Amino acid sequence: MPPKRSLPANGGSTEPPVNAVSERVTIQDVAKAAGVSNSSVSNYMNGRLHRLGPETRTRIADAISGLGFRPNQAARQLKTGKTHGIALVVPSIVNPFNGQLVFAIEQAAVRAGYGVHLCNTMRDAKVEKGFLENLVGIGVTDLITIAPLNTRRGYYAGQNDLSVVAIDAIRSDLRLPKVDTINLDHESAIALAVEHLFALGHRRIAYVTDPLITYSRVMRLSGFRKAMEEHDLSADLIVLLDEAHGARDIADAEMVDVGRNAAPEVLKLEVRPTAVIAFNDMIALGLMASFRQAGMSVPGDISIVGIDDVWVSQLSYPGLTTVRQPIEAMGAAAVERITNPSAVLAGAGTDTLFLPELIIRQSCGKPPRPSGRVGKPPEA
Amino acid sequence: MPPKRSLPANGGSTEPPVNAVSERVTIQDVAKAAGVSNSSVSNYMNGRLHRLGPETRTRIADAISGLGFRPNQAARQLKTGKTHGIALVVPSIVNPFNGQLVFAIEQAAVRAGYGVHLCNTMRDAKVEKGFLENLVGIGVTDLITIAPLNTRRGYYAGQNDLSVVAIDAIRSDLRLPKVDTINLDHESAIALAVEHLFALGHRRIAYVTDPLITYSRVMRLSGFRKAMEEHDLSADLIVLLDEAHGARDIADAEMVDVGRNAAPEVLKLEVRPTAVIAFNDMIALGLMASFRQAGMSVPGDISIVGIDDVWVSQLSYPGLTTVRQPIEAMGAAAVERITNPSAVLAGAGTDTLFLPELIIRQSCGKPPRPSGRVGKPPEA
DNA sequence: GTGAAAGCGCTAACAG
DNA sequence: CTGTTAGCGCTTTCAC
Repeated sequence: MPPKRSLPANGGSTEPPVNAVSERVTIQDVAKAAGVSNSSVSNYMNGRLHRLGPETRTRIADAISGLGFRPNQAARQLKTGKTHGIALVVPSIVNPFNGQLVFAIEQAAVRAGYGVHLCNTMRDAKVEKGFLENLVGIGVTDLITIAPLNTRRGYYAGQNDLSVVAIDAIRSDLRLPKVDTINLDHESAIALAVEHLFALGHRRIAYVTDPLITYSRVMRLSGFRKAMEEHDLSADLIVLLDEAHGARDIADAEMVDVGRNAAPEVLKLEVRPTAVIAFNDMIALGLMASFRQAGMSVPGDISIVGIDDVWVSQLSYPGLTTVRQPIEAMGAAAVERITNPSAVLAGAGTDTLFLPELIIRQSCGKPPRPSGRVGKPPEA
Repeated sequence: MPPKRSLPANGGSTEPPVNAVSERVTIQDVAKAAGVSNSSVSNYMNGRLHRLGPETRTRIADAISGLGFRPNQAARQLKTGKTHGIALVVPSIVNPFNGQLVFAIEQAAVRAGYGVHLCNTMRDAKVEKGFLENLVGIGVTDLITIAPLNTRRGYYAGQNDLSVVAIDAIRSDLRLPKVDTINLDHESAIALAVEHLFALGHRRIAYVTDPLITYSRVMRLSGFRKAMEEHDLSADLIVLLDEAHGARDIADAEMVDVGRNAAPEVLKLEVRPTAVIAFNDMIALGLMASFRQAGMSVPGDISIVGIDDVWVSQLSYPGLTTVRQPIEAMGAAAVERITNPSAVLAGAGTDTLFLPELIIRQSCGKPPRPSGRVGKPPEA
């Protein structure tokens, strides 16, 4: 059997922490080096400093940094049953909204000492379910999910002892004992867009949306109806893309194509709208490119407003007027629900609603004069 | 104390795997249920099926699915020292190239039975170092890094028993025993762009790049010089953005701004270029928006070509001509290096170079007539 | 204030 | 072909 190096058998040379071939340094090595027991080292590692003499404390600290000790998380997890990992289940990070959100979440998580397990579901319920089942094996008990699909289907249900924070979902949909939700006030977001357009003089406003498979999609549509009604306008100009148009294959990136394909549908509407609100920025940008390719001027002939204010919306010309979601705050809030669970509402769960903000750029103007088909020149 | 249910104490009803409160089912439970020993179950789980009688096999299979057994990864990892996790260290997934790459990697990893730990470094060497140090604690030994920073600085060095696949880096820069690299043939990529422009009649071609802090940035610039030289053209028209212009704060999303800010610099060049090649699509798109805002026509007054062909480049108008990186293949290759390490080159490491492809859209045309300042109308 | 000892759930020898 | 057994590195009572 290989040498066990229980004693300093090598010729008494001056090389204590042998920096060469990395042999895993354990809590025992530290204890030995510091001349204390492993439980003291453990206490030190876990911040139970009040149980250690000041002398002991420094000895341990020195030993740890001297040996470069890194506690084995697997062992710790096996013992405690707790992880410092958050699973992040998201349709696809290629979608810029999700990308920014995941980024924000990861940053907040790291700040709180957590790591992040990324899972792109592709909006495929089976894939999503597969992740959920793996999670318990990995030992993850905290989960942040964006626009979850396996809600009513009940895949989440049964995953008890899993505490989830759901962004873009309703609490009751996930049949779980411990659920918090984070959402934008979608109806207000749409209302902001409608009001802006109304103030500019628009009366024929269309709404373009993806299939209603997520909470936000449902709420924004209903928000559109309500907001239009409040202004005594007809909410008939709705383009609801079907599954075939849907963005499921290439990780949501083709939502742009969705917008592109929607443009003709908008122009085919029985009443020609003077403005269109898109479910999100990507669709808005796709619409814009398509309209301009067709020789129309934005906002001369038609105004466009998006929702999300993802970074991409800054690179269009004209700049896209949109309604901002406070992505960073939402990400931070999600992590906070996990790292700092509400003691009061323990078990009950919370719902957090974030307020949208209108970002005015150049894609909206007054409606074209009612008669001709060409309005004023696009320049502001 | 709560009932331990060691015996079916409830009135003998027909509910064997008690689906209620999840008490962790272990390998022992399975063994007991199947009437075999735990090592047999272990063998089953690890695919050593040839050591099991066909009868035993099915009994175990039934028990596993019946009880819903999920092996505890922490325990397994503690024992074997191996994880099924890959750490993914990336500047920021908000950058669409990185986003698509991370997506591709995650998909490939999951397919191979691995999970992914996401780490956004923000191009901050300290953050990157912090991740590296955590990794050993987590037990991750496989690492995919994109455009690593801590190379010459030596942070990676010392992390022996860490096998890394580096995308956008050179092997010798990471002083590690086990490194594979995945790169685009950057010089060919630029050559493709230059040739395209040259064929259209351009002779005064500018190149806009971010600070040279990554391998790709260095190589593309040198590629530009070589390609121009090959066509007997001067490679003087170079706009090298300084750190101040650099994209470090907001997760690379502001690379668009970089492009925006670069536009005036391009126009200030002593010789006015008729075409500009950007280091990547984001900068190209920023340039385009800025030029058009200044009243210039693309490609009428100036042609633009990007590099990467990220999905974003599809939503500009005119469409951006660019040089595509085979992102999905690169991601798959990176994962493959880990899941399927070359037996032959064990220890040596490999370098894989991917070939670029020119994607022609609408942002390039013939150069404007040498005299006037306005070329032909922008419409194709 | 500190140490000894018993496992967490799994794998991998090694016996049978 | 199958069962027994000894830990992986850590945390955590519980004595001292």
